[in-house]
Amino acid sequence: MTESMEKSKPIKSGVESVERALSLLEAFNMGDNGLALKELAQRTGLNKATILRLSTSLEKFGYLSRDHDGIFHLGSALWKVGLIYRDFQLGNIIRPVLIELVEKTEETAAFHVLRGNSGVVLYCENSKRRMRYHIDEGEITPLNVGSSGKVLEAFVSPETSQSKIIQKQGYYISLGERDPDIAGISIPV
Amino acid sequence: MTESMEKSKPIKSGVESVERALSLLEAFNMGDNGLALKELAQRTGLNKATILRLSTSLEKFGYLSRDHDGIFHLGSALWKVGLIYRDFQLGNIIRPVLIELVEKTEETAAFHVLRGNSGVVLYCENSKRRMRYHIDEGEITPLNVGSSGKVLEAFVSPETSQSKIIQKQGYYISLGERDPDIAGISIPV
DNA sequence: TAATAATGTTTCATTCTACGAAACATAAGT
DNA sequence: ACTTATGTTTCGTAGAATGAAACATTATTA
Repeated sequence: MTESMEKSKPIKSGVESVERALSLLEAFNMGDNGLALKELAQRTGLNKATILRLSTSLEKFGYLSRDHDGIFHLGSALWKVGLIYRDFQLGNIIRPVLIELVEKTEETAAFHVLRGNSGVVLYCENSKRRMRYHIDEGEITPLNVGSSGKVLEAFVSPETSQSKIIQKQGYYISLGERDPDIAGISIPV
Repeated sequence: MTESMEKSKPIKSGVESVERALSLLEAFNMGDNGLALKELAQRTGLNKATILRLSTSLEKFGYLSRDHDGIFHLGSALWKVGLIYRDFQLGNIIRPVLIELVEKTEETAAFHVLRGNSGVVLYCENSKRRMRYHIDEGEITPLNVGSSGKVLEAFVSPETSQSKIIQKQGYYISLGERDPDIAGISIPV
């Protein structure tokens, strides 16, 4: 592992075998259905024996797997940990609040923001109930119906009589506005 | 790395440092917002110097990152490679089918697989209705309730009377098993 | 069905990497 | 200023990771 190195070695040196293992995962491209040992060796330039050794560790942790033909596949652990990654990316400030709301009320809780002249669901936590009012992050919601819409509207057109009421009482309750079966409450923050 | 081992060492030995690196990723649980070096050291039992060295490699490949406070976070490469994993699992075979099912029935359609002794939702298309049965990818489902569970169970314990019925009729309908309001149908593939 | 090629697996002597204690640096508390 | 907690770097040494080569197993061809 000498490799040509111009002057000194200012780069924080990591761990070679780890980088090799990761390069194995990196060898998989979207669309190819599993890789044979030889194929992996070609793509990564690693010795086959080395790949076998590295793969046992990757397999042990579920990051790689082999089918009955010995073909390598990415493992399910990647999906699991990928979800954790994604989960964190979402606002870690608002999330806990919504979660708390859901736990206490058992109902879906969402955080809307004003974008243009409609609302957008920035973060939401859906109720754990199987049968529930469901909404997804990124959804567009209309301004003039539903509790969330009405509250947002109170900022866009603060002069209407309804808006003034909302401003005064600090919340709004809708009963069957958007959907006859659904009631909601929204609070501006 | 001696560890107490009864007789011999039949287990294929992997690469220690790789397993340590993976255990770093494993240290992250759903919900915790980044880990400090000390925290990582505690959870993994690794020496702090070792973690720093391993992390430089993980960072180099985007599997880990540090914010300005030095707090560790899972890296975006996980999401990228996780998508490749997921893409392969259901290829473009199952997805169109599920979408078609949802369109035709207006109900949620999901694809479960057996993992350990419970089911996992590998891919799903939820109904577009607001009020709907909702399920997420990656969710764990129990084996002995619901139509999906029953069908999977027919493979784990093929000898029970119910399993034999499922094998014969090729599908299973559940009525209010998991939740009194919900009915479902599952078909093994 | 031999004989040949191609791919997958295990072994093992040697090298050089990964290790971690300890020194050092920096930040937070008191 | 002193003390504690946390993060970072160094460096001598143990032993882990390496890869060539032997071996095994499965395709391919004659």
